[in-house]
Amino acid sequence: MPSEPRATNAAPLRRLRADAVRNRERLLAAARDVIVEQGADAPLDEIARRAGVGIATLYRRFPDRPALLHEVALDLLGRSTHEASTALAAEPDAFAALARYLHRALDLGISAVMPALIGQLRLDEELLTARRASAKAVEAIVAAARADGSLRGDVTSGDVGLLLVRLARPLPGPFPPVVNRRLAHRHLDLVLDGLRSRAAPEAPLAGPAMTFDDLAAMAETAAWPRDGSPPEPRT
Amino acid sequence: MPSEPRATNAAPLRRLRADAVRNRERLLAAARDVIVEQGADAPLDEIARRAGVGIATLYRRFPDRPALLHEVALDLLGRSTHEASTALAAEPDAFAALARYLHRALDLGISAVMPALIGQLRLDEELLTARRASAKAVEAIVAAARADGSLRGDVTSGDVGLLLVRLARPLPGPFPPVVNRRLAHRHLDLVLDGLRSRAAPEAPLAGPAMTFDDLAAMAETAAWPRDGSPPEPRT
DNA sequence: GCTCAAATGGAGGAGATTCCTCCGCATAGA
DNA sequence: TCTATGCGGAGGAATCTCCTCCATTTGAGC
Repeated sequence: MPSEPRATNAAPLRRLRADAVRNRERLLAAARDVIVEQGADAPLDEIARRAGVGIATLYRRFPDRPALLHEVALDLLGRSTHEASTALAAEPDAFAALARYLHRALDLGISAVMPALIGQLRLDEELLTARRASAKAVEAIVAAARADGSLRGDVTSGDVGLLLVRLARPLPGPFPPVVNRRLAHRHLDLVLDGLRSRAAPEAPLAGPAMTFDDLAAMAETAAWPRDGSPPEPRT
Repeated sequence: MPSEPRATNAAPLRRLRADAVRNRERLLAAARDVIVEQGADAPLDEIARRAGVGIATLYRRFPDRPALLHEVALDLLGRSTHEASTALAAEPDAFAALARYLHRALDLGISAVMPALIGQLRLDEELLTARRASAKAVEAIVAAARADGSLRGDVTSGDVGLLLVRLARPLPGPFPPVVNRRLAHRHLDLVLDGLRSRAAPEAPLAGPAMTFDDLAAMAETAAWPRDGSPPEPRT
């Protein structure tokens, strides 16, 4: 954790004043919330308002919308990677690690934010690297859980990712945030019970079985086979 | 099924010309799709375009946005009620009926449309009656499945409804509709396996246990206890 | 404390979106 | 054939969102 001038991006060369750093972080947090609630097209004025700063401050810190979204994504991917590797190291068995990671990821909000950013993000090397690291860490957990037989054999990493996307988006309706959070964790527990291997033989799952890589490729292309089968994985 | 001038609402007294009836149905279908994709605030121009009619035709058939939304909701609630009672009558056991209804409801899109309309609907007696009928029919299935022990004891009708809401919303990203549909059904199968009673004792579920009635009350109030527990059921 | 480069807020013009009426033309139905 | 009913889409009004500009405030080094 270097104390040198941050170089998160290529841009920020100058050292920021303390209040500017604080405002920058508030803006990132507000952006996360607003993107989850309103999508990637949310008015920037709203983000500034929610962060408690003027709109000019937002534009001073992030030259335009893509720059802001880029920083939000990088930040989240880093946290996700950290949670995933920690989970696998800290939990005694792989399924527990999977459950722990998913609950943490739910709180991070990554599975609500990242999908909303699809098609809006400038996919530069920095971002692709971060995404690869995060995907790899999560894949490791899924692979481990499958290897020790605790995860259903017909469940793919794509299923895990997409189910989390469904759980992470706040429910429409007047649920206060705390209720939404609790319901999401409750429903995650139910879903986890569906993911666990059972003694009785499983009925085969219908529908496309997608890997995590298929999902990553999705973020870059809109080309899908007509029949709805997963696209060819990239190499 | 009377052949008299339809009186779906209080308004349409005059018999519609054949092409007008056709356009009305196209508009309702397009409205369903667009509401699911873009929410209840979607531009009416887009709905008209998708239906293949001019914007004037939409305004001629539905005086304003609330009127259109009202008709969409009524239509869906009716279909849902029908599917629910059919399922319970036609399937040999209650869990199969539940599974069948949920798959059908997914295809209807009711759980994607109705939540998007919360707060936008004029809740008149006609609509409340339709909603009550639909809720009752679904509750009957859930109660039957719980009674015969096939549904987990700690799962409420609210859980079932909310899980379907999560599954019914199209995933963000460039999934073509057919893929979205298949993924939703696949994930519903996984969720159903989580809802089924298991031999092994279940870990207790955290989070608020809500009934279907709690959800209905939600559509009418934004008042929630501070601690995130479900609101008092109305009587 | 003093000083000043750095940071701040919010007004407001430009441009984009959306609503919804109006009116001349087309067509279903008898 | 005839006409009441229905149709499409242009376009003015109202609203929303972006993003710059500048007078004022503040952090931090001396």
